[in-house]
Amino acid sequence: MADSTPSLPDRLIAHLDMDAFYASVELLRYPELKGLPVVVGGRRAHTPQLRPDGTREFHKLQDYTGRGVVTTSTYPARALGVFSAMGLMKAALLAPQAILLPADFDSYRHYSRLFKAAVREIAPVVEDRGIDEIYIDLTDVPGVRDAVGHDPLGGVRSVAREIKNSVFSATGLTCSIGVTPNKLLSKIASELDKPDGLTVLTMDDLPTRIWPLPVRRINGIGPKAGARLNELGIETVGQLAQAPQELLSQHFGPGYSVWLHQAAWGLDDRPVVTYSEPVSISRETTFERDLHAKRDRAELSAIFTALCEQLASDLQRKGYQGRTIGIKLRFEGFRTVTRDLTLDAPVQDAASIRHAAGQCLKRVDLTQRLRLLGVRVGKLSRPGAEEPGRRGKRGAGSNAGAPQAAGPVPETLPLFE
DNA sequence: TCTGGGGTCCTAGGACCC
DNA sequence: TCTGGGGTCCTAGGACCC
Repeated sequence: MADSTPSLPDRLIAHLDMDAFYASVELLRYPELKGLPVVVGGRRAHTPQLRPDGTREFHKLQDYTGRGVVTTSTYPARALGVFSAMGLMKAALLAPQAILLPADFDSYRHYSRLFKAAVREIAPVVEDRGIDEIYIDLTDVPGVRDAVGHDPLGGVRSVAREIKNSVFSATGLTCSIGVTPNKLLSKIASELDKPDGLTVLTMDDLPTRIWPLPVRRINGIGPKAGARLNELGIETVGQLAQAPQELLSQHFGPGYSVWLHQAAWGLDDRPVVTYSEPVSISRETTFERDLHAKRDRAELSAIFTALCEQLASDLQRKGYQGRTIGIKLRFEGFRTVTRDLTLDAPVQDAASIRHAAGQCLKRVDLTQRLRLLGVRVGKLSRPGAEEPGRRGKRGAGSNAGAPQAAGPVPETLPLFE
């Protein structure tokens, strides 16, 4: 039947996004909050208390003080203007009566494993994009190419629905799925019908479904690029698609401008990648109040050591060692500075990390007060495995730990080492 | 009412090697 | 003594994402 129906694209890629994931997991635990504005975020101490009569007392957003941000909000909270990454103090002005819950990452990781396992039962080619999102390559899943009645995409819809049902059975949580010929479009499509949505698009839908959207909906166009495009009078994806390549390359790099144009035309070749090795592992913390290197020396020093210890334990638990040690400092006023140091041999223990990070610290002017301190390990390898591509032997053993190919080492400044 | 914590990738200049 | 070009590594910063 139906020889006039358009043929299916070469690839069928799904993007699956869990709906308000952290908040939805909390609603499983506290079903009495269903339908209310709920915000997940902040730092501890907001755990609901059990009253003698068995009901729970929840904390209100208006009672929060501190530097936390919104991690997730329920849809009723979003209706009040409260979104992810917003400062909690600001959110409290918009939705003072909203319930505030602390984040419980162990629980979210548990539900994350459950929903991903449920998907892999049906479609094994899955790319992890964090705790609540995945891409799925449906191209070779049995049944996707079967038309249903006169609908050539009927098989796709039916497999996608099966995945949604399976995720719900495994977790009690809903998700939204977009299916298109590539990851770029699927990421956009999964947002078009949230929550509990299912959107299947082909290239024919580009002008009607994608082009009217604001450029910021493209994954890879962030606040900066979005604002600069708007300044050029380019508001929608369609306008971006029609923009002269020359104009784009004048304002953006040659690489980025080509990518922008391709993205606006819905073109994306990236494969679904089922496994990747980590590039770096880090730990950082924002202080409740800004700390000064000299006046708060003891406190900073203790935090610095603790970060290195946590990082070393992360490395050891995950089975990695690293050759580049870096620090990140954020000053009052939000200026951020990084320094790093590549060692001759990889390390894994807290003392070595602490020592190298201390060397990095000496290269920073610490007159301003600090709001954040972080430690990072990069150039990761697995202990025992052959060291990955490092030619030559720059720096003899005696030189171990010294900055390489660097300019003059700045003078030593007041430290909290 | 100022803005968390964990990441990836890109760019760009200088060092260094052949 | 001067002239190079190609390639890789290191470092710092920044954009972006979840």
